[in-house]
Amino acid sequence: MTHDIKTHLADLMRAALSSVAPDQADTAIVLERPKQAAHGDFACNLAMQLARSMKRNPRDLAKLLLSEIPKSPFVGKAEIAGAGFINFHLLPSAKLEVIRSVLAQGKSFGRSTLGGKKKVQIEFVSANPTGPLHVGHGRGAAYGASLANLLAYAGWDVTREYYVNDAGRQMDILSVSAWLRYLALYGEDVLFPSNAYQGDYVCGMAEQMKIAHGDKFVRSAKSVLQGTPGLPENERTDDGAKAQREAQLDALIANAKGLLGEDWNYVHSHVLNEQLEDCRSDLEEFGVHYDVWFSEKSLFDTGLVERCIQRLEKAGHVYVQNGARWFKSTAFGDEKDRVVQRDNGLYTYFASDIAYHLNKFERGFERIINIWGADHHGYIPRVKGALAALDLDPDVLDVALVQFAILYRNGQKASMSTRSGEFVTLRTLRQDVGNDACRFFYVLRKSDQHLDFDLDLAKSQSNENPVYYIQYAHARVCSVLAQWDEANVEATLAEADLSCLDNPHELVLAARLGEFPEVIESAANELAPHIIAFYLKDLAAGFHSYYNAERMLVDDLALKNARIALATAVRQVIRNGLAILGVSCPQSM
RNA sequence: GCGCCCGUAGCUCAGCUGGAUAGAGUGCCACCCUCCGAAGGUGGAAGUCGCACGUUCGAAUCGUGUCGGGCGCGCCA
Repeated sequence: MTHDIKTHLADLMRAALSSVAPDQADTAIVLERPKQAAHGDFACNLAMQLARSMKRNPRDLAKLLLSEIPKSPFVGKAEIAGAGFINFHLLPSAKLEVIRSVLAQGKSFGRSTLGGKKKVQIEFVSANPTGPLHVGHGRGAAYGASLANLLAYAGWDVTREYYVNDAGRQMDILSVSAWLRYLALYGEDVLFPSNAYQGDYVCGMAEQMKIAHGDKFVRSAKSVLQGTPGLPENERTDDGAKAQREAQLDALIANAKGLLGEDWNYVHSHVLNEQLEDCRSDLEEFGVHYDVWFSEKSLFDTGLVERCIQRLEKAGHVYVQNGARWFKSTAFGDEKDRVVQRDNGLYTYFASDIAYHLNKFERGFERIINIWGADHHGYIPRVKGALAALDLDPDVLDVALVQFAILYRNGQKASMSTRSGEFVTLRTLRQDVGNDACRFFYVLRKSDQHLDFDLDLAKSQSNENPVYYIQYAHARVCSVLAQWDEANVEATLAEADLSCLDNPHELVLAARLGEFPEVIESAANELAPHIIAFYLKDLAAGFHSYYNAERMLVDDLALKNARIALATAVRQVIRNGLAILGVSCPQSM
């Protein structure tokens, strides 16, 4: 019940408030944990808040409030300090009781009903399946997975979803890239465009096609190049050259479709499946699991994109200009109107994205969280605008932006472009650094903060990663328990006489355990799993400090059992916290 | 040019719905294993919270301006 100490104190303050200032009874009661031990366990600034509206001296008000605070079995003393704070000092027994709660509730300790079982969808990563995931995707994956675990722990009904961009031009480019590599295996060499996908994995897929189907897809290089504009000189970077390269790529795609006919669909789905499977297994190994893999193409197949645009059109939010259809997003706060259907009849990515969000609403999610790279922030107003235009509540949608992880190698910024093929994959990173360190490192800073990811440092100093500090605390408790000569562990701990625990280390540690449920709730409210990471570091620090100061396996039986109960509670909370972050808890290391 | 994010210890970062003497890790200095795991602990040095105004009992936190860094402003995805 220690978890409720805070609400208990709030009730006390509320009672005092209604007696001192009945007309201010709706003032919010704020209780915070003071930084300094001398200021007690909780501090309330109510007197200072009231001072403003009542135009009275805060210390006088504090005195009045203090005299009206009802007696409590948990409070040792309450006193006025500073400019008018009311500081509560809890009785040791009230602080220690949390140990019993932790042991009794086990892996449920810290769970919250904050979310009210409401349906929330979290969509994250959603990288184009055009190549391996890189370290930037890894951050979105670690953040999204931790956030999903966190919200589930805080009482939400969470659906984890990956939006598969299987309908666009990028997939066509990847397909034609693989096909050109395949042709090269048969001596039908076509100059490989620099804006096609360069990575080795593309050659790998070409070889797979050769192994599985032999020369079935071979066409002459001459026919492939038929009618294409050709490539400009490599050195040229002017707009004309760029446009020509894009045109060349499109012409190659068009030729490929014509020459291959039905076989084009095979190539296309082959490369899609290969990349998607690679991506899925990569994420699975990283401890990132999805409930739904949602196909963009399905939005077209079911006609939802079309219906969606028609619905906007009927509502008068779409107009035609220069042969294209525009959504009037400026009417909903966007900087400019956006094209939803090009003059060539093709829908834009934005169009299918509107349909996707409509679909999310139709599936009954009460809250929708999109995790996007920070470079997409300009995209938020148009999506929210589209929702408003469809008579949906834009506030149901939260977009959490994740800044890129900037990778440094040999002190230099490493490129992360997928097309150029010069990127460090998430797989490589995981193999070098380890999944645990990776997951923890990624969420150790606020998601909207740039992350300097120094590969060399992460590799060479992985032992200094804070994740080991926390895991070490866990392993230490395991070690003590292994050496504890006790047959009936659970019962003995449950019956431990906690009043034996009276030194400052023990009270501080117990108080910290009591904060865990609050930490969960504030992290969930702020969509900020890094708060849990920082909390766990503090908890581990408190334990290490205690461990160095006091022995657990002492002769005094009652004291021994009480200390082990505390240590076991610490271990439990570390487990609960690390589970949310997707980090393992080894018994020994 | 317009919009969004960020400037806190040598370095990497917490703290930001206003609260008391601004924190942690790392690096540096000095200590602690006859004792449950030293991947640990204890102590020390280290700060104009980018800068300037403003709001008020009180500002790292809120507002305006300014300087510096990042990103975005496609009939791309």
